[in-house]
Amino acid sequence: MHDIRLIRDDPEGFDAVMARRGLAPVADDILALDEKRRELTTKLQEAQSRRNDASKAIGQAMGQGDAEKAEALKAEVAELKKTMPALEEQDREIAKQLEAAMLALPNVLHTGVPDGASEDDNVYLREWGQKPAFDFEPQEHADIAPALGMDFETAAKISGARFTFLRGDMARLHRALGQFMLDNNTREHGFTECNPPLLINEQAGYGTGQLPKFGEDLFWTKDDRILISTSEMVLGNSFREQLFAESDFPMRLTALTPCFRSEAGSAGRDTRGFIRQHQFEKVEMIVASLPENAADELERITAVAEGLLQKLGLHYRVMALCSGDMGAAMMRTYDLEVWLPGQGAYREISSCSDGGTYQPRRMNARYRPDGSKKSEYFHLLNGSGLAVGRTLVALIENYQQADGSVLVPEVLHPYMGGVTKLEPAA
RNA sequence: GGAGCAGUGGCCGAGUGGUCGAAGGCGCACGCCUGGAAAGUGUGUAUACGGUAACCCCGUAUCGAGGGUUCGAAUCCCUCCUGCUCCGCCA
Repeated sequence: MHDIRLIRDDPEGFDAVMARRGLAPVADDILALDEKRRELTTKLQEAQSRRNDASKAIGQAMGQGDAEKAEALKAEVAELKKTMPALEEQDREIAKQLEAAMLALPNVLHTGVPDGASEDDNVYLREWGQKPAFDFEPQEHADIAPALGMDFETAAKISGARFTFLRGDMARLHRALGQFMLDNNTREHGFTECNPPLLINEQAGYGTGQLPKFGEDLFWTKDDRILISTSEMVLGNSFREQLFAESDFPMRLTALTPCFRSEAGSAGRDTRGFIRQHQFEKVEMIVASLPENAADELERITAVAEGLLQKLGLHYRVMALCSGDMGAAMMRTYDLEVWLPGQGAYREISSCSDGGTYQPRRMNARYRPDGSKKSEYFHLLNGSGLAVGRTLVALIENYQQADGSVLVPEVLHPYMGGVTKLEPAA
């Protein structure tokens, strides 16, 4: 959501930003609606003003016992009121159109975002570690994991494609990963652990920007609730409709939750394995930050996510998303891509973003700067730390042995109850 | 699921048809007092949109949300949402 004044003041500049996202110009249409609305509103308000004056006069006339005068005024107002419903109706209609148009607009871009049309244009920033060396041909996780307790077939029977049933030590390793990440974020980086609802109402979907445009990517319940596609949706909206003090910041939340995505637009993509699921777990980090600290906070959450990969000994690279690949609600994003030797590819495992004031505006979440009378919008940042399912995939592919077993990284041993290796079933 | 009660400003809380954008308190801001602070004391203190370039000023709207009655609604009526209490059911 944008301040309409941003568009009024610099329509060309606004369209230029939209163009960087590969979108057609919108400012003209928006401003036409805006102008129409202001015109109608002014007319309506003038009528209301006259009505209010007359009503006040009626009250006074009646107070003075001048019934005749009161009746005359009443007749006058009745006449005036004949024109008001139509104005109200038009005003409401235009306001609705304008709001719908505004809600559909994506965020502006941070000046540092590189230009580009697709993920191929994302910019390499740095990397950590190196690709592990194998004295055998490393396998894809989808080939070796079934023998280790990753059961695609059973899940397909009872739920369908893109669901997975984990068993035994595989399930435990998955759980260990989530616990490890959560502990890391809360104990070492000052995040508050949260256990939020997984079902949210439609309004909250608008708050974080999944709605109105991406409703088909979500699972909906019959009573019109949404299964969260990321805990960003709940943690972010936890600030909704509140006014904070400057001293409240920064507010850092983290949660381990399942995430549900219909993957409507990705038919045929990553259909094998555990990479792209309808249901997966993710540890999310959300930071509410003062605008002036947001750039530092983005580096900070990125560093937390990187630290997790480093502790797990997984080679990764950091990419700056280009203008054409950036999520609609974000103004700047870094992706962490982990190396998967079985696939011979880097895959996204964390996405860390500064969303600016876009979401707080949509959810009316503000703060009052010290000594200021006026409230302002703060920044919301989010980052995965990390996608648990994909981290499990990365462990399997990076720590696989020639015999089909998988070593458990040392940092997870405390969570594994003595298990240091996943062994294939005979 | 049934019954009852309630939702007012940053927070608490008064207010059942006109002079209410709303008493009072807390908090906050500024001043006085003080060596400095606390206490005390004085003043100020909702938001959005529009008129405007403007945080002065003017108008409109907002007392959970949406409708309705009325010349006029925080106040009356209807629907919905949320919370609390009791009952039922239940992990």
